[in-house]
Amino acid sequence: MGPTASGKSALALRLCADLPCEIVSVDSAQIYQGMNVGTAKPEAHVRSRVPHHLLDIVEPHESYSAARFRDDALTAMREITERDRIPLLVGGTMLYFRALVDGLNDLPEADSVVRLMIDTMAEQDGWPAVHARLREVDPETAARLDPNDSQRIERALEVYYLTNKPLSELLRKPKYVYFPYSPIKIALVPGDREVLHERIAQRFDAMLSQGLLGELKALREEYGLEPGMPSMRCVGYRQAWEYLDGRLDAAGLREQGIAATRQLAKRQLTWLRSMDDVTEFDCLAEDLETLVLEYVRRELEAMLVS
RNA sequence: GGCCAGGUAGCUCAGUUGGUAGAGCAGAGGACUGAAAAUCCUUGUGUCGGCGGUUCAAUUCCGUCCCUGGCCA
Repeated sequence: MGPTASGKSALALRLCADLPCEIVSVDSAQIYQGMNVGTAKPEAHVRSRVPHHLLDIVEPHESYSAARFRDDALTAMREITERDRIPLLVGGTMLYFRALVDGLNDLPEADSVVRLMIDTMAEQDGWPAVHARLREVDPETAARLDPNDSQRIERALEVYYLTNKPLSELLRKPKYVYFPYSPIKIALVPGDREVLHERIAQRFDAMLSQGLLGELKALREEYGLEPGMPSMRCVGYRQAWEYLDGRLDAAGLREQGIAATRQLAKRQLTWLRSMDDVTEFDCLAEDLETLVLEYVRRELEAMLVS
């Protein structure tokens, strides 16, 4: 695990060179077909050398979820272990890691018709009004949500409409967590945040010169994409969209793109701080690869002994 | 050298008909159960370019100097 631009992919490939691993991507943006440049997706020649799972599994006009990730990841991990290999989970989507390891409560999946209804309500009366409606049916959830937290208000109300039960009640039921593995949890964190910021800026410039705009343009022509779709809210693509629509100039695109990536890294670091049993490594360390490799070897040996 | 427009928070700029100032972005902290690269919350004292003058009071008016940009020589 680690924030964007911390060097996860490179480290993963290094581990694969020495250990019998296959990579399972834990990344909510790399799941999209055709979104390669802006998501820093591993290139084809790398993927032909080392097996990667859960890349390119949905089209850009579709949506995905933490729950689907959990199912897909468990399937991939089972197949990998059946081949007597080790699943190496690599990514920066911390909610996916958590959903996988800690499980999710039994809740209905998203329903586009119900969401359309709630969106219409919000458009007419505003999210605070929808929040007030939620308070009538699920005061407990409403109390912990801000009246402007559109996404969570929508989800909570959706769950109520689909089950006729408040989300808060459903979350109180015990989860049945299936996760038959003993994970070795490693986080890459920057010792100096400034250096990470610098790397992020360089990486965004590289994406622009590698043709992020052209990629998005082609995707817009191929699929009927809308700016509100989850794929088009991804960092970089959102700003590139605004540039193509003329609402940002070149300097603005760069500035906003870098800013959004930094914010992302910051949120990822917040998550990492709150996770249990994680061994942290400074992603800027010179001998990072050696340190991690040694650590993983030791942990694996300990597991074999026990 | 002359004329004009500016010099206000790390950046881009508002504003004060004279009572020492506020947005966006950046930065920092936090929340998070089927959209999570999402969604949302909290957080702004800075010689208001320098020095004089007028005034009870100047960042605001006046003078002057410095700096930046544009136009004219």
